[in-house]
Amino acid sequence: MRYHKIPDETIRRLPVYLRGLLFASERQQKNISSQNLAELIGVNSWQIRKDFSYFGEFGTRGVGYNVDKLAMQIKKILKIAEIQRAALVGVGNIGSAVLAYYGFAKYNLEIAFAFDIAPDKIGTKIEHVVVEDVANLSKLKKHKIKLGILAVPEHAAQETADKLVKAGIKGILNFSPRYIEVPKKVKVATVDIAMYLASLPYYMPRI
Amino acid sequence: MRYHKIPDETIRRLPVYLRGLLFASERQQKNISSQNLAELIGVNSWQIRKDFSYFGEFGTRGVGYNVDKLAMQIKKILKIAEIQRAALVGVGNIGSAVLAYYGFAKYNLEIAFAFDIAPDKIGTKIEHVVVEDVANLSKLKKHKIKLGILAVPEHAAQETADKLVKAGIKGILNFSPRYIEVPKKVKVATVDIAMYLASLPYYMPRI
DNA sequence: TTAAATTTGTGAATGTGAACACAAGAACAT
DNA sequence: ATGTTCTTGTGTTCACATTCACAAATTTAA
Repeated sequence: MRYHKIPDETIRRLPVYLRGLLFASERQQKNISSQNLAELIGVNSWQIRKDFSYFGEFGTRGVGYNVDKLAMQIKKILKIAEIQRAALVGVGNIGSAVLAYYGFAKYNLEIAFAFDIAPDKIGTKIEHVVVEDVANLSKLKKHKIKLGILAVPEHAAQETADKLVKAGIKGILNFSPRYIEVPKKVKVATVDIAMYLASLPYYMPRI
Repeated sequence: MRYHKIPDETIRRLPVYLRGLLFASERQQKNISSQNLAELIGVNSWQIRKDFSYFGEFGTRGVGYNVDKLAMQIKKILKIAEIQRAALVGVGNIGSAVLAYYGFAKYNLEIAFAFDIAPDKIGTKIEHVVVEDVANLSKLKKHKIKLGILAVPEHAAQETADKLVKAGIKGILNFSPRYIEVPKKVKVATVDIAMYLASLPYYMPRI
């Protein structure tokens, strides 16, 4: 299996696995079986083993996987073994929540910059960063920031995305409910909160 | 194609289509071709046509789709033709942002209740709802609320989910980075903000 | 009325991922 | 030592989803 393209779905699951492993690690667990991890995160054990097999042999038969070693492997695959710094644009409701969210550290992610267009926000300190004028976005290039988080109002989404791209951003997490067009080299992940809620009723029995 | 199981992926895309249609509707557009819609939302036109074909024939050849009629069809399929009321549990950073989010109305979703456990939050009015004690969660049954939004700290996630289920909730939008176990009848959609950001670096060229 | 231009709807082909079953390796008990 | 138990790794099968290509329906133009 070593010479195979890695399925996108596998990549999508890796952070989930990582979450489970870190959880096990906190509990001082040294080894973990695919079955054990499966129960922790709600994925089938064969799916887990298959996914890992794309990258080589990580485990030991009869024993399981070394928790910390596997976690590090996954971080390497995802390219988050080193801390990745990100820039947030838009410090409104969602932006503020993102800034305050403690969950990024787990994935070696850090929000190092925050930008907004509103004069009354610029200069204020939210959590650990000082909000800067969106006009200074181009400084990201100098700091080699490659990750951007887009949390601006819908109508400003495309325009702001363009600015991010111009500032050298290569990956955008987009919270605005709008399709944004970017060069092929730039990867966009869109998270529309309402959309997820909207598809739940379909699956719910008896409405 | 009429007698076929609808692919989950199709259901996942329906809210995206709906978003595009509502956008076109705001612009007073009466008809829309699959090609036109495709450009609006970043999906292939044949994918759109194929998806719609699972539900019957919505369009007119040579003309396209009637924007408002199609939007209504999709709402019906998703079971959001009538307004769906949801309950939010946890009015922290994410919870507050969710309450303030304007994007739910588009999908006929409304956050009608908010709960928290902190005494200093209970009784306060955030946006349009008064925060109630989580102990009153059981009142949801009386109000026939079927949708729950889980925005509590990680360690309280499972426990709170159990309470939601006991209160008759059939669908949960889970913002906590933890797998939650629920009866098979209950549908859970998990949104871990950090996870989406974590898988971006993998796809980014040259880090 | 006829021809050209649009645009949908869908069968068929292709591609991708999930599920399975089991051989092989490792540990443990006796 | 030897058999039993545990657990991984993966070839194979099956299910699902995407892509393609084109016939059928409709409108527009001449």
